[in-house]
Amino acid sequence: MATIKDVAQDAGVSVGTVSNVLNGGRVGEERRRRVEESIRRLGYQVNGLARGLRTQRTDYVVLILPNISNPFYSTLLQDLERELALAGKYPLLCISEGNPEKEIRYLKMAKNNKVDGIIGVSFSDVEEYVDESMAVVSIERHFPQRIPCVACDNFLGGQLAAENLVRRGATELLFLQTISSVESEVSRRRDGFEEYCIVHGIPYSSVSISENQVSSVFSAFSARGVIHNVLKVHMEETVNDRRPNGVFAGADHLAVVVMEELRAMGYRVPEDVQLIGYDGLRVMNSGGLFVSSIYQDTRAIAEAGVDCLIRLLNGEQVESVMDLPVRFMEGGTTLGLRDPKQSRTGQASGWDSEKRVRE
Amino acid sequence: MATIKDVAQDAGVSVGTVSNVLNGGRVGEERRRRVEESIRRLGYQVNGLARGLRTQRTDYVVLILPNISNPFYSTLLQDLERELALAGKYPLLCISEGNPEKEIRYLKMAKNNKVDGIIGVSFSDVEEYVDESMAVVSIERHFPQRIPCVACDNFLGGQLAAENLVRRGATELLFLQTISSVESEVSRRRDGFEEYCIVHGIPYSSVSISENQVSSVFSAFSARGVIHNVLKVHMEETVNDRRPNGVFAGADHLAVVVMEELRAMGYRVPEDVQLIGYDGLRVMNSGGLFVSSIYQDTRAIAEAGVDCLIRLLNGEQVESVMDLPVRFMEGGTTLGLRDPKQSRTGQASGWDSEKRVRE
DNA sequence: CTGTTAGCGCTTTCAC
DNA sequence: GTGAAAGCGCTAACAG
Repeated sequence: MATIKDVAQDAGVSVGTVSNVLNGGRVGEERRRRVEESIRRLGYQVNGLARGLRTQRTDYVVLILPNISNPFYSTLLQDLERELALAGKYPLLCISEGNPEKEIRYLKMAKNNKVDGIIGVSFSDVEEYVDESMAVVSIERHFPQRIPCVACDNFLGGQLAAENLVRRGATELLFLQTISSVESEVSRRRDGFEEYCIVHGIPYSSVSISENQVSSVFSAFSARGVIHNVLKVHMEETVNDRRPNGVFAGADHLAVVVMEELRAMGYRVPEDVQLIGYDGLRVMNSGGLFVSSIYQDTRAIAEAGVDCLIRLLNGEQVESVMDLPVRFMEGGTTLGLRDPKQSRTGQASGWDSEKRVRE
Repeated sequence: MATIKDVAQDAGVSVGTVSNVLNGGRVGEERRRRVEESIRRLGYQVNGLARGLRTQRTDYVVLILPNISNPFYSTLLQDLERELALAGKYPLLCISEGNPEKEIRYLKMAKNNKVDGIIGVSFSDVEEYVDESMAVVSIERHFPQRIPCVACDNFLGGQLAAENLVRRGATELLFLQTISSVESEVSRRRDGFEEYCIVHGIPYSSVSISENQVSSVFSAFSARGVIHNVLKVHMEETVNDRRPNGVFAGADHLAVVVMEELRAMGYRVPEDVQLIGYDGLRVMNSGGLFVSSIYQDTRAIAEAGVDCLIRLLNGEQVESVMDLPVRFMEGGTTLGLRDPKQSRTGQASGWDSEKRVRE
């Protein structure tokens, strides 16, 4: 392959001049033409390794996701890849499976190979492995330090779930989610849900399944047994006939299992029990929704994440973005609104709703 | 960050010696210990850029997939990433969306940045963009040249689909798939299907939907209209009451739409019409199957693909692997076997079946 | 504006 | 075995 030296020779100029035309430096009209001509003739392309060795940066960005079996993450990945490509970056993919060692291996590599930055979903404690100079953006996990976090408004999402169950006729709610050991913004869904219930005086129960009880927090099917037991306890609490008729599952993959289990127990969904999940996933990513759900716009997350990264790379001060919009979407596991006329939030139509103003 | 020079100085040896201990060269016991000690003390890590510039190789591998909305590809990606990690490689992800320019951008980058190799699913005409020295493995697309191809036995898959429909009671078959412009092993599913029908005298129709008629061949929902029309024509052909009672869709995402459309038309699946898809995808990647299907083992594909790549990197001669096993799996859109006793192929149980011997 | 030159950090001869 | 030295291809001073 042709080198910058070959081009310089061919064009009858110095390598410095070639480098200048390559990098937008000041070059005379005449020489610039000659160099460009030589570049074309020789089919010259910059050697990224040599450039990287000199400049201490590459166009690589490490992407850390826990798992992509879950359509939420694979959709997010697809969106992140598109945004990075638009920004001229190349994603190095790390699927951590929640394994800190694998993440650390990537973090070290990122440092050694002068990767420009990292975008990661709730990874291990990055701090000690990343260089100060490396741009880092966290998704769905808020670090106390200088690392910007990007997330949807999870608190609002939790409120919306409760509100929609109630306004569709549910009177006794149950919240269910799996939690991993790392503290993540995701847990705020529960906070929002509970706040709504408390403020409106709705009776509810909350159940958080620890990651220790399931083989993977990203695949609810491994949690089927636990979910079965939880539902059994809560649904058959016939003491005072106050069994839940509205369930909020903290993620769609859980909601699907909850739906199956409820039906297996003889309950009709949504007639007997209404169900709302989280993420707004679609069958095969473009069919109907698996369940009624709080939709998260992965594209908005990806855009905000990459935007943060690019600005960090430009040396700007970057703040967290944690209020990306969410909205309720009807997916067959909820009933119609009881008070459509009174709707102040406009969630009824699903698609057209605006972000609800927090009260 | 510490460099090799720092280590040499600290250990009181030359950089050449440090390099030798790093790369398994011959070094005296005493000096080796000193060097290792210094490496540890200084927390030295090899600079991948400098090493790459010298050796003309990195540990990167470009992965090209058309799309990861389709769970088949996202599962394949997850498996490829795992296998590559095991081989000490890092995947640079390119989601081509069937866009040749995007692929070409990656291919150029791969060459310029001395990426070790490429694993890709039906990409554009690679030939002219890849260096002879670069290892390339193709998945599901057979190139005439030196590029090894990895695929499941698609012909057998087609046969199995036909055989299972027939042995479960279907007497009139319909085949349906979308095809892209690039010739791929995937089209052999049709060949296998038709061969079975011809050999066994089963009446059938085949319909291939060109990519020009749909916005994306990877998302069947964009093909709903076309599928609707195709089914309308074939299912309402009441002339001699020979409407299909067994449908083979060339991919699960198509099969899901076919199922919905059939039901919308008033047919019961599987009672009136049996349906078999292809890929064996599961809801949320670990729940039940979307439809009865011919299962492809993405893990086997990933293992074979990475294995081919590594062997190419070792300078070995590598041949295509196009007979990876497939098997029928029951997923609720087919009836029971009519002749369980006569089963020579053992497909009945789905999970335990062996690869069927081609006749 | 342009050419010259000194490295970036590493591997790899090549003498010793 | 070991050290010295020559680059890999590029950018960024630095003189002119």
